[in-house]
Amino acid sequence: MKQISRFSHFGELSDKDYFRIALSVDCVIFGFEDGELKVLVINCNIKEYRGKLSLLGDLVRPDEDLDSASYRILRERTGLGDVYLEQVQTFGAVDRHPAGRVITTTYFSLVNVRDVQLTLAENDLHWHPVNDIHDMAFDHLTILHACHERLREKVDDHPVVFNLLPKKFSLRELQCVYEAILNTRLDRRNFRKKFFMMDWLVDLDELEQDVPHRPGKLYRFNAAKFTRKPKALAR
Amino acid sequence: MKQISRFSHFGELSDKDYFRIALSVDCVIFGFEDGELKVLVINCNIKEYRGKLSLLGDLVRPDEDLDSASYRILRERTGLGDVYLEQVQTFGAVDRHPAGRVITTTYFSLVNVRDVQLTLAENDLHWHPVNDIHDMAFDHLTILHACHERLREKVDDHPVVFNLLPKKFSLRELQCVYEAILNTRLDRRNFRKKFFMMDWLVDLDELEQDVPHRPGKLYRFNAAKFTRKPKALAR
DNA sequence: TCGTTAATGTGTTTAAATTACACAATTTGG
DNA sequence: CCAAATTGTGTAATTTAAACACATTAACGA
Repeated sequence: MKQISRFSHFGELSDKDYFRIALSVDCVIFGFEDGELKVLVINCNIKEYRGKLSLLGDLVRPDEDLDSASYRILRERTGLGDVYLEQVQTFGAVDRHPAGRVITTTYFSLVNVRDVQLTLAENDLHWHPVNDIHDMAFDHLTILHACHERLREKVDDHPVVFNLLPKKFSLRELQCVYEAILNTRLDRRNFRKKFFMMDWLVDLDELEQDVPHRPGKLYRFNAAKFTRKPKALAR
Repeated sequence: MKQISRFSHFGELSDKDYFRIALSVDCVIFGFEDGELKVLVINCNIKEYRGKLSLLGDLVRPDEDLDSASYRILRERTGLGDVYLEQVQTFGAVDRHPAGRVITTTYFSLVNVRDVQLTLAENDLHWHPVNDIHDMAFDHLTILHACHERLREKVDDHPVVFNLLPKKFSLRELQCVYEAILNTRLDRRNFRKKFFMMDWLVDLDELEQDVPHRPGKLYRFNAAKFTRKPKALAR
Protein backbone atom coordinates (compact mmCIF):
# COMPACT_ATOMS: atom_id res chain seq x y z
CA MET A 1 0.00 0.00 0.00
CA LYS A 2 1.13 3.50 -0.69
CA GLN A 3 2.35 5.62 2.17
CA ILE A 4 -0.42 7.34 3.99
CA SER A 5 1.45 9.63 6.34
CA ARG A 6 0.68 12.58 4.11
CA PHE A 7 -2.84 12.71 5.42
CA SER A 8 -1.68 14.39 8.57
CA HIS A 9 -1.96 17.79 6.95
CA PHE A 10 -5.73 17.38 7.00
CA GLY A 11 -5.97 18.03 10.72
CA GLU A 12 -4.60 17.66 14.15
CA LEU A 13 -5.48 13.99 14.61
CA SER A 14 -2.87 11.38 13.80
CA ASP A 15 -3.13 9.26 10.68
CA LYS A 16 -4.32 6.16 12.43
CA ASP A 17 -7.31 7.97 13.90
CA TYR A 18 -8.68 8.45 10.42
CA PHE A 19 -8.46 4.77 9.67
CA ARG A 20 -10.87 3.71 12.34
CA ILE A 21 -13.81 4.05 10.02
CA ALA A 22 -14.97 1.06 8.01
CA LEU A 23 -16.85 1.43 4.77
CA SER A 24 -19.57 -0.89 3.61
CA VAL A 25 -21.93 -1.20 0.70
CA ASP A 26 -25.58 -2.16 1.04
CA CYS A 27 -27.66 -3.27 -1.92
CA VAL A 28 -31.40 -2.93 -2.24
CA ILE A 29 -32.06 -5.61 -4.81
CA PHE A 30 -35.51 -5.14 -6.27
CA GLY A 31 -37.47 -7.85 -8.02
CA PHE A 32 -41.01 -8.20 -9.33
CA GLU A 33 -43.10 -11.26 -8.50
CA ASP A 34 -46.81 -12.01 -8.10
CA GLY A 35 -47.65 -8.46 -9.08
CA GLU A 36 -45.62 -7.04 -6.22
CA LEU A 37 -42.36 -5.17 -5.86
CA LYS A 38 -40.04 -7.27 -3.74
CA VAL A 39 -36.63 -6.88 -2.20
CA LEU A 40 -34.00 -9.48 -1.46
CA VAL A 41 -33.30 -9.71 2.27
CA ILE A 42 -31.78 -11.98 4.90
CA ASN A 43 -32.39 -12.43 8.58
CA CYS A 44 -29.91 -10.47 10.60
CA ASN A 45 -27.75 -12.54 12.90
CA ILE A 46 -25.91 -9.97 14.93
CA LYS A 47 -27.13 -9.89 18.47
CA GLU A 48 -28.57 -6.36 18.59
CA TYR A 49 -30.92 -7.02 15.70
CA ARG A 50 -31.30 -10.78 15.69
CA GLY A 51 -34.24 -11.94 13.62
CA LYS A 52 -34.87 -8.64 11.94
CA LEU A 53 -34.66 -8.29 8.19
CA SER A 54 -31.45 -6.95 6.76
CA LEU A 55 -30.28 -5.81 3.36
CA LEU A 56 -27.40 -7.50 1.61
CA GLY A 57 -24.13 -5.76 2.23
CA ASP A 58 -20.49 -6.22 2.96
CA LEU A 59 -17.46 -4.21 3.91
CA VAL A 60 -15.58 -2.67 1.01
CA ARG A 61 -12.19 -4.25 0.53
CA PRO A 62 -9.14 -2.04 0.60
CA ASP A 63 -8.36 -2.71 -3.06
CA GLU A 64 -11.89 -2.62 -4.39
CA ASP A 65 -13.82 0.20 -6.04
CA LEU A 66 -17.17 1.07 -4.51
CA ASP A 67 -19.08 -0.02 -7.59
CA SER A 68 -17.10 -3.24 -7.74
CA ALA A 69 -18.06 -4.03 -4.18
CA SER A 70 -21.75 -3.77 -4.99
CA TYR A 71 -21.37 -5.84 -8.13
CA ARG A 72 -19.57 -8.42 -6.03
CA ILE A 73 -22.43 -8.56 -3.55
CA LEU A 74 -24.91 -8.97 -6.37
CA ARG A 75 -22.89 -11.73 -7.90
CA GLU A 76 -22.34 -13.53 -4.60
CA ARG A 77 -25.99 -13.42 -3.64
CA THR A 78 -27.80 -13.81 -6.92
CA GLY A 79 -25.25 -15.33 -9.26
CA LEU A 80 -25.97 -12.51 -11.69
CA GLY A 81 -23.22 -10.56 -13.38
CA ASP A 82 -24.91 -8.12 -15.71
CA VAL A 83 -27.32 -6.18 -13.57
CA TYR A 84 -28.70 -2.69 -13.33
CA LEU A 85 -27.13 -0.91 -10.39
CA GLU A 86 -27.37 2.69 -9.26
CA GLN A 87 -25.78 4.43 -6.32
CA VAL A 88 -28.29 6.20 -4.14
CA GLN A 89 -26.96 7.65 -0.92
CA THR A 90 -24.33 7.24 1.75
CA PHE A 91 -25.36 6.93 5.37
CA GLY A 92 -22.79 7.99 7.90
CA ALA A 93 -24.35 8.51 11.32
CA VAL A 94 -21.77 7.75 13.99
CA ASP A 95 -23.97 5.25 15.79
CA ARG A 96 -25.62 3.53 12.85
CA HIS A 97 -23.77 0.24 13.43
CA PRO A 98 -23.59 -1.17 16.97
CA ALA A 99 -20.20 -2.77 16.40
CA GLY A 100 -18.31 0.40 15.53
CA ARG A 101 -18.05 3.13 12.98
CA VAL A 102 -19.30 1.87 9.66
CA ILE A 103 -20.34 4.21 6.91
CA THR A 104 -22.40 2.63 4.18
CA THR A 105 -22.96 3.54 0.58
CA THR A 106 -26.23 2.22 -0.78
CA TYR A 107 -27.19 1.03 -4.22
CA PHE A 108 -30.39 -0.19 -5.71
CA SER A 109 -30.48 -2.94 -8.27
CA LEU A 110 -33.15 -4.26 -10.61
CA VAL A 111 -33.12 -7.95 -11.44
CA ASN A 112 -35.44 -10.53 -12.90
CA VAL A 113 -36.49 -12.76 -10.02
CA ARG A 114 -36.61 -15.80 -12.27
CA ASP A 115 -32.95 -15.40 -13.24
CA VAL A 116 -31.84 -15.51 -9.62
CA GLN A 117 -30.59 -18.71 -8.05
CA LEU A 118 -30.88 -18.10 -4.34
CA THR A 119 -27.91 -19.66 -2.55
CA LEU A 120 -30.07 -22.08 -0.66
CA ALA A 121 -31.64 -20.50 2.35
CA GLU A 122 -28.39 -19.17 3.75
CA ASN A 123 -29.62 -16.98 6.62
CA ASP A 124 -33.04 -17.30 5.10
CA LEU A 125 -32.19 -15.27 2.03
CA HIS A 126 -35.54 -14.53 0.39
CA TRP A 127 -37.69 -12.15 -1.61
CA HIS A 128 -39.93 -10.01 0.57
CA PRO A 129 -42.72 -7.66 -0.58
CA VAL A 130 -41.51 -4.11 -0.11
CA ASN A 131 -44.87 -2.91 1.12
CA ASP A 132 -44.94 -5.50 3.89
CA ILE A 133 -41.72 -4.35 5.50
CA HIS A 134 -42.15 -2.06 8.46
CA ASP A 135 -39.05 -2.86 10.46
CA MET A 136 -35.47 -3.79 9.64
CA ALA A 137 -32.09 -4.08 11.31
CA PHE A 138 -29.76 -1.07 11.56
CA ASP A 139 -31.01 1.89 9.50
CA HIS A 140 -31.96 -0.45 6.70
CA LEU A 141 -35.60 0.61 6.62
CA THR A 142 -34.51 4.17 5.95
CA ILE A 143 -32.19 2.90 3.25
CA LEU A 144 -34.94 0.83 1.69
CA HIS A 145 -37.25 3.84 1.60
CA ALA A 146 -34.57 6.05 0.09
CA CYS A 147 -33.91 3.51 -2.64
CA HIS A 148 -37.60 2.95 -3.33
CA GLU A 149 -38.12 6.67 -3.65
CA ARG A 150 -35.17 6.97 -6.01
CA LEU A 151 -36.56 4.13 -8.08
CA ARG A 152 -39.91 5.92 -8.31
CA GLU A 153 -38.23 9.04 -9.61
CA LYS A 154 -36.08 7.05 -11.98
CA VAL A 155 -38.83 5.15 -13.74
CA ASP A 156 -40.61 8.38 -14.54
CA ASP A 157 -38.17 9.25 -17.28
CA HIS A 158 -35.84 6.30 -17.79
CA PRO A 159 -36.64 2.90 -19.23
CA VAL A 160 -35.20 0.82 -16.43
CA VAL A 161 -38.13 -1.35 -15.43
CA PHE A 162 -37.33 -3.80 -18.21
CA ASN A 163 -34.61 -5.11 -15.94
CA LEU A 164 -37.32 -6.48 -13.68
CA LEU A 165 -39.01 -8.45 -16.45
CA PRO A 166 -38.08 -11.46 -18.56
CA LYS A 167 -36.90 -10.84 -22.11
CA LYS A 168 -40.40 -11.33 -23.45
CA PHE A 169 -43.26 -9.63 -21.69
CA SER A 170 -46.77 -8.40 -22.31
CA LEU A 171 -47.88 -4.82 -21.97
CA ARG A 172 -49.99 -5.81 -19.01
CA GLU A 173 -46.94 -7.13 -17.20
CA LEU A 174 -45.07 -3.93 -18.00
CA GLN A 175 -47.90 -1.82 -16.66
CA CYS A 176 -48.14 -3.99 -13.53
CA VAL A 177 -44.50 -3.28 -12.78
CA TYR A 178 -45.10 0.45 -12.93
CA GLU A 179 -48.16 0.12 -10.77
CA ALA A 180 -46.27 -1.95 -8.21
CA ILE A 181 -43.38 0.50 -8.04
CA LEU A 182 -45.56 3.58 -7.86
CA ASN A 183 -48.29 1.96 -5.81
CA THR A 184 -50.95 3.44 -8.01
CA ARG A 185 -53.23 2.47 -10.89
CA LEU A 186 -52.59 3.67 -14.42
CA ASP A 187 -54.89 4.11 -17.37
CA ARG A 188 -54.32 1.22 -19.74
CA ARG A 189 -54.94 3.08 -22.97
CA ASN A 190 -52.76 6.05 -22.10
CA PHE A 191 -50.05 3.74 -20.87
CA ARG A 192 -49.94 1.81 -24.12
CA LYS A 193 -50.06 4.96 -26.19
CA LYS A 194 -47.06 6.34 -24.33
CA PHE A 195 -44.92 3.27 -24.83
CA PHE A 196 -45.75 2.86 -28.49
CA MET A 197 -44.92 6.51 -28.99
CA MET A 198 -41.51 5.95 -27.42
CA ASP A 199 -40.81 3.27 -29.96
CA TRP A 200 -38.87 1.17 -27.46
CA LEU A 201 -40.83 -2.02 -27.86
CA VAL A 202 -40.34 -4.67 -30.50
CA ASP A 203 -43.47 -6.64 -31.34
CA LEU A 204 -42.40 -10.26 -31.20
CA ASP A 205 -45.50 -11.53 -32.97
CA GLU A 206 -46.02 -14.07 -30.21
CA LEU A 207 -48.76 -14.44 -27.65
CA GLU A 208 -48.71 -15.05 -23.93
CA GLN A 209 -49.11 -18.69 -22.87
CA ASP A 210 -51.07 -20.18 -20.01
CA VAL A 211 -53.16 -17.20 -19.08
CA PRO A 212 -56.80 -17.87 -18.20
CA HIS A 213 -58.07 -15.24 -20.61
CA ARG A 214 -57.32 -13.76 -23.99
CA PRO A 215 -53.53 -13.74 -24.30
CA GLY A 216 -51.70 -10.51 -25.00
CA LYS A 217 -48.93 -9.93 -27.47
CA LEU A 218 -45.35 -10.29 -26.33
CA TYR A 219 -42.73 -7.59 -26.74
CA ARG A 220 -39.07 -7.10 -25.98
CA PHE A 221 -37.26 -3.90 -25.06
CA ASN A 222 -35.01 -2.43 -27.71
CA ALA A 223 -32.35 -0.52 -25.82
CA ALA A 224 -30.97 0.86 -29.07
CA LYS A 225 -34.14 2.90 -29.44
CA PHE A 226 -33.62 4.75 -26.18
CA THR A 227 -32.91 8.01 -27.93
CA ARG A 228 -35.84 10.34 -27.38
CA LYS A 229 -36.18 11.60 -23.86
CA PRO A 230 -39.50 10.62 -22.35
CA LYS A 231 -41.64 13.01 -20.39
CA ALA A 232 -43.64 11.59 -17.56
CA LEU A 233 -43.58 7.96 -18.49
CA ALA A 234 -45.04 6.94 -15.21
CA ARG A 235 -48.46 8.57 -15.29
CA MET B 1 -14.14 2.78 20.98
CA LYS B 2 -16.41 -0.19 20.85
CA GLN B 3 -14.95 -3.54 20.03
CA ILE B 4 -14.62 -4.08 16.33
CA SER B 5 -13.55 -7.68 16.16
CA ARG B 6 -17.05 -8.69 15.22
CA PHE B 7 -16.49 -7.46 11.70
CA SER B 8 -14.45 -10.52 10.91
CA HIS B 9 -17.56 -12.43 9.99
CA PHE B 10 -17.85 -10.23 6.93
CA GLY B 11 -15.00 -11.98 5.14
CA GLU B 12 -11.66 -13.63 5.22
CA LEU B 13 -9.61 -10.50 5.74
CA SER B 14 -8.65 -9.51 9.25
CA ASP B 15 -10.30 -6.56 10.93
CA LYS B 16 -7.44 -4.20 10.49
CA ASP B 17 -7.47 -4.63 6.73
CA TYR B 18 -10.88 -3.02 6.63
CA PHE B 19 -9.67 0.00 8.48
CA ARG B 20 -7.16 1.05 5.87
CA ILE B 21 -9.73 3.15 4.05
CA ALA B 22 -10.10 6.81 4.87
CA LEU B 23 -13.30 8.69 4.32
CA SER B 24 -13.50 12.31 3.28
CA VAL B 25 -16.17 14.82 2.43
CA ASP B 26 -15.90 17.28 -0.44
CA CYS B 27 -18.16 20.30 -0.74
CA VAL B 28 -19.13 22.02 -3.94
CA ILE B 29 -20.07 25.42 -2.58
CA PHE B 30 -22.04 27.34 -5.18
CA GLY B 31 -22.44 31.08 -5.22
CA PHE B 32 -23.87 33.62 -7.64
CA GLU B 33 -21.92 36.75 -8.57
CA ASP B 34 -21.74 39.03 -11.60
CA GLY B 35 -24.45 37.06 -13.33
CA GLU B 36 -22.46 33.85 -13.15
CA LEU B 37 -22.64 30.63 -11.17
CA LYS B 38 -19.45 30.31 -9.16
CA VAL B 39 -17.86 27.72 -6.95
CA LEU B 40 -15.55 28.15 -3.99
CA VAL B 41 -12.14 26.58 -4.66
CA ILE B 42 -8.56 26.59 -3.45
CA ASN B 43 -5.27 25.88 -5.13
CA CYS B 44 -4.18 22.33 -4.49
CA ASN B 45 -0.88 22.00 -2.68
CA ILE B 46 -0.18 18.31 -2.81
CA LYS B 47 2.63 17.53 -5.17
CA GLU B 48 0.76 15.46 -7.75
CA TYR B 49 -1.71 18.23 -8.48
CA ARG B 50 0.14 21.35 -7.39
CA GLY B 51 -1.45 24.51 -8.72
CA LYS B 52 -4.65 22.89 -9.88
CA LEU B 53 -7.99 23.93 -8.49
CA SER B 54 -9.43 21.81 -5.73
CA LEU B 55 -12.76 21.62 -3.93
CA LEU B 56 -13.00 22.13 -0.20
CA GLY B 57 -12.88 18.91 1.73
CA ASP B 58 -11.52 17.15 4.73
CA LEU B 59 -11.30 13.72 6.22
CA VAL B 60 -14.28 12.67 8.29
CA ARG B 61 -13.43 12.37 11.95
CA PRO B 62 -14.07 9.09 13.70
CA ASP B 63 -16.74 10.59 15.91
CA GLU B 64 -18.39 12.82 13.37
CA ASP B 65 -21.49 12.20 11.25
CA LEU B 66 -21.07 12.65 7.52
CA ASP B 67 -23.42 15.61 7.42
CA SER B 68 -21.67 17.17 10.37
CA ALA B 69 -18.37 16.94 8.55
CA SER B 70 -19.69 18.89 5.60
CA TYR B 71 -21.29 21.50 7.84
CA ARG B 72 -17.94 21.81 9.58
CA ILE B 73 -16.15 22.43 6.30
CA LEU B 74 -18.71 25.03 5.34
CA ARG B 75 -18.33 26.76 8.67
CA GLU B 76 -14.54 26.65 8.61
CA ARG B 77 -14.29 28.02 5.11
CA THR B 78 -17.15 30.48 4.87
CA GLY B 79 -18.02 31.27 8.46
CA LEU B 80 -21.61 30.35 7.66
CA GLY B 81 -23.65 28.10 9.90
CA ASP B 82 -27.11 27.94 8.39
CA VAL B 83 -26.58 26.80 4.82
CA TYR B 84 -28.33 24.70 2.26
CA LEU B 85 -26.50 21.39 1.88
CA GLU B 86 -27.37 18.28 -0.08
CA GLN B 87 -25.51 15.02 -0.44
CA VAL B 88 -24.90 14.07 -4.04
CA GLN B 89 -22.70 11.05 -4.59
CA THR B 90 -19.83 9.06 -3.16
CA PHE B 91 -16.74 8.46 -5.22
CA GLY B 92 -14.75 5.39 -4.37
CA ALA B 93 -12.30 4.49 -7.12
CA VAL B 94 -9.28 2.78 -5.60
CA ASP B 95 -6.79 5.17 -7.19
CA ARG B 96 -8.66 8.43 -6.89
CA HIS B 97 -6.28 9.84 -4.29
CA PRO B 98 -2.52 9.52 -4.88
CA ALA B 99 -1.73 9.26 -1.19
CA GLY B 100 -3.80 6.18 -0.46
CA ARG B 101 -7.31 4.88 -0.32
CA VAL B 102 -9.69 7.75 0.28
CA ILE B 103 -13.36 7.47 -0.47
CA THR B 104 -15.18 10.77 -0.65
CA THR B 105 -18.80 11.71 -0.17
CA THR B 106 -19.74 14.87 -1.98
CA TYR B 107 -22.22 17.59 -1.12
CA PHE B 108 -23.31 20.71 -2.85
CA SER B 109 -24.13 23.85 -0.98
CA LEU B 110 -25.84 27.10 -1.93
CA VAL B 111 -24.70 30.29 -0.23
CA ASN B 112 -24.98 34.00 -0.73
CA VAL B 113 -21.54 35.19 -1.83
CA ARG B 114 -21.96 38.47 0.01
CA ASP B 115 -22.48 36.69 3.31
CA VAL B 116 -19.19 34.85 3.03
CA GLN B 117 -16.07 36.12 4.75
CA LEU B 118 -13.23 34.39 2.92
CA THR B 119 -10.51 33.47 5.40
CA LEU B 120 -8.01 35.77 3.76
CA ALA B 121 -6.43 34.14 0.75
CA GLU B 122 -5.47 30.95 2.52
CA ASN B 123 -4.29 28.78 -0.35
CA ASP B 124 -5.88 31.31 -2.64
CA LEU B 125 -9.41 30.44 -1.55
CA HIS B 126 -11.64 32.15 -4.09
CA TRP B 127 -14.86 32.13 -6.11
CA HIS B 128 -14.38 30.76 -9.61
CA PRO B 129 -16.94 30.76 -12.45
CA VAL B 130 -18.15 27.20 -12.90
CA ASN B 131 -18.17 27.49 -16.67
CA ASP B 132 -14.50 28.50 -16.77
CA ILE B 133 -13.26 25.39 -15.03
CA HIS B 134 -11.94 22.70 -17.32
CA ASP B 135 -9.39 21.02 -15.09
CA MET B 136 -9.14 20.26 -11.39
CA ALA B 137 -7.08 18.17 -8.98
CA PHE B 138 -8.05 14.56 -8.23
CA ASP B 139 -11.47 13.65 -9.66
CA HIS B 140 -12.82 17.01 -8.57
CA LEU B 141 -13.93 18.04 -12.05
CA THR B 142 -16.15 14.96 -12.21
CA ILE B 143 -17.49 15.81 -8.78
CA LEU B 144 -18.16 19.40 -9.80
CA HIS B 145 -20.07 18.24 -12.86
CA ALA B 146 -22.10 15.72 -10.87
CA CYS B 147 -23.05 18.41 -8.36
CA HIS B 148 -23.87 20.95 -11.04
CA GLU B 149 -26.10 18.43 -12.78
CA ARG B 150 -27.84 17.61 -9.51
CA LEU B 151 -28.38 21.31 -8.89
CA ARG B 152 -29.93 21.69 -12.35
CA GLU B 153 -32.39 18.90 -11.60
CA LYS B 154 -33.10 20.28 -8.16
CA VAL B 155 -34.02 23.80 -9.19
CA ASP B 156 -36.58 22.46 -11.62
CA ASP B 157 -39.01 21.61 -8.87
CA HIS B 158 -37.65 22.94 -5.60
CA PRO B 159 -37.28 26.54 -4.50
CA VAL B 160 -33.65 26.38 -3.49
CA VAL B 161 -32.10 29.16 -5.55
CA PHE B 162 -33.16 31.71 -2.96
CA ASN B 163 -30.19 30.52 -0.96
CA LEU B 164 -27.94 32.10 -3.57
CA LEU B 165 -29.55 35.53 -3.30
CA PRO B 166 -29.73 38.22 -0.63
CA LYS B 167 -32.91 38.49 1.41
CA LYS B 168 -34.31 41.12 -0.92
CA PHE B 169 -34.05 40.56 -4.64
CA SER B 170 -35.70 41.56 -7.88
CA LEU B 171 -37.36 39.18 -10.28
CA ARG B 172 -34.62 39.88 -12.79
CA GLU B 173 -31.98 38.72 -10.31
CA LEU B 174 -34.00 35.59 -9.62
CA GLN B 175 -34.30 34.85 -13.31
CA CYS B 176 -30.57 35.48 -13.83
CA VAL B 177 -29.77 32.86 -11.24
CA TYR B 178 -31.85 30.28 -13.09
CA GLU B 179 -30.26 31.24 -16.37
CA ALA B 180 -26.79 30.95 -14.88
CA ILE B 181 -27.46 27.54 -13.39
CA LEU B 182 -29.15 26.16 -16.47
CA ASN B 183 -26.95 28.01 -18.93
CA THR B 184 -29.96 29.02 -20.97
CA ARG B 185 -32.26 31.98 -21.52
CA LEU B 186 -35.80 32.05 -20.16
CA ASP B 187 -38.86 33.99 -21.24
CA ARG B 188 -39.37 36.83 -18.85
CA ARG B 189 -43.14 36.92 -18.93
CA ASN B 190 -43.57 33.20 -18.47
CA PHE B 191 -40.97 33.18 -15.71
CA ARG B 192 -42.79 35.86 -13.74
CA LYS B 193 -46.14 34.23 -14.29
CA LYS B 194 -44.84 30.96 -12.89
CA PHE B 195 -43.41 32.48 -9.73
CA PHE B 196 -46.45 34.60 -8.98
CA MET B 197 -48.59 31.52 -9.46
CA MET B 198 -46.51 29.66 -6.87
CA ASP B 199 -47.23 32.38 -4.34
CA TRP B 200 -43.78 32.11 -2.81
CA LEU B 201 -42.79 35.72 -3.16
CA VAL B 202 -43.65 38.55 -0.83
CA ASP B 203 -43.82 41.95 -2.46
CA LEU B 204 -41.74 44.21 -0.24
CA ASP B 205 -43.07 47.42 -1.80
CA GLU B 206 -39.51 48.60 -2.28
CA LEU B 207 -37.52 49.29 -5.43
CA GLU B 208 -34.03 48.34 -6.47
CA GLN B 209 -31.38 51.00 -5.83
CA ASP B 210 -28.45 52.09 -7.99
CA VAL B 211 -29.45 50.42 -11.22
CA PRO B 212 -28.87 52.43 -14.41
CA HIS B 213 -32.41 51.87 -15.64
CA ARG B 214 -35.94 51.61 -14.38
CA PRO B 215 -35.69 49.86 -10.99
CA GLY B 216 -37.64 46.67 -10.37
CA LYS B 217 -39.66 45.78 -7.32
CA LEU B 218 -37.99 43.85 -4.52
CA TYR B 219 -39.31 40.60 -3.14
CA ARG B 220 -38.41 38.12 -0.47
CA PHE B 221 -38.95 34.36 -0.40
CA ASN B 222 -41.63 33.09 1.91
CA ALA B 223 -40.60 29.57 2.83
CA ALA B 224 -43.89 29.03 4.65
CA LYS B 225 -45.66 29.15 1.30
CA PHE B 226 -43.70 26.21 -0.11
CA THR B 227 -46.74 23.96 -0.09
CA ARG B 228 -47.85 23.37 -3.64
CA LYS B 229 -45.48 21.26 -5.66
CA PRO B 230 -44.18 23.10 -8.68
CA LYS B 231 -44.00 21.56 -12.11
CA ALA B 232 -41.15 22.60 -14.31
CA LEU B 233 -40.13 25.80 -12.64
CA ALA B 234 -37.01 26.05 -14.66
CA ARG B 235 -38.37 26.46 -18.16
C1' DT C 1 -71.07 -26.33 -27.61
C1' DC C 2 -72.45 -22.51 -25.67
C1' DG C 3 -72.63 -18.99 -22.30
C1' DT C 4 -69.68 -16.76 -18.79
C1' DT C 5 -65.53 -14.74 -17.42
C1' DA C 6 -61.56 -12.00 -17.82
C1' DA C 7 -58.57 -9.59 -20.14
C1' DT C 8 -56.85 -7.48 -24.77
C1' DG C 9 -56.90 -3.93 -28.28
C1' DT C 10 -58.16 0.42 -30.03
C1' DG C 11 -59.39 6.71 -30.70
C1' DT C 12 -61.45 10.67 -29.54
C1' DT C 13 -62.62 14.39 -26.75
C1' DT C 14 -61.59 17.56 -23.08
C1' DA C 15 -58.78 19.88 -19.98
C1' DA C 16 -54.41 21.58 -18.55
C1' DA C 17 -49.82 23.16 -19.20
C1' DT C 18 -46.40 25.26 -21.93
C1' DT C 19 -44.72 28.29 -25.33
C1' DA C 20 -44.47 32.28 -28.20
C1' DC C 21 -44.84 36.87 -28.59
C1' DA C 22 -45.22 43.12 -28.44
C1' DC C 23 -45.78 47.47 -26.52
C1' DA C 24 -46.34 51.13 -23.15
C1' DA C 25 -44.20 52.87 -18.80
C1' DT C 26 -40.32 54.07 -15.78
C1' DT C 27 -35.82 55.59 -14.40
C1' DT C 28 -30.99 56.91 -15.34
C1' DG C 29 -27.57 59.53 -17.63
C1' DG C 30 -25.85 62.57 -20.90
C1' DC D 1 -35.35 66.58 -23.12
C1' DC D 2 -33.81 62.72 -25.61
C1' DA D 3 -31.70 58.09 -25.74
C1' DA D 4 -30.84 53.81 -23.50
C1' DA D 5 -32.07 50.09 -20.76
C1' DT D 6 -35.19 47.49 -18.34
C1' DT D 7 -39.71 46.82 -15.98
C1' DG D 8 -44.39 45.35 -16.20
C1' DT D 9 -48.26 43.20 -18.33
C1' DG D 10 -52.02 39.41 -21.26
C1' DT D 11 -53.55 36.58 -24.99
C1' DA D 12 -53.48 33.21 -28.58
C1' DA D 13 -51.48 28.90 -30.34
C1' DT D 14 -49.50 24.67 -29.45
C1' DT D 15 -48.42 20.73 -26.95
C1' DT D 16 -49.19 17.46 -23.44
C1' DA D 17 -51.94 14.86 -20.27
C1' DA D 18 -56.36 12.91 -18.73
C1' DA D 19 -60.70 10.84 -19.11
C1' DC D 20 -63.36 7.58 -21.04
C1' DA D 21 -66.44 2.72 -23.76
C1' DC D 22 -67.01 -1.05 -26.59
C1' DA D 23 -66.01 -4.87 -29.65
C1' DT D 24 -62.75 -8.92 -29.65
C1' DT D 25 -60.37 -13.03 -28.09
C1' DA D 26 -59.34 -17.23 -25.53
C1' DA D 27 -60.14 -20.23 -21.50
C1' DC D 28 -63.22 -22.54 -18.53
C1' DG D 29 -67.11 -24.90 -16.84
C1' DA D 30 -71.78 -26.37 -17.17
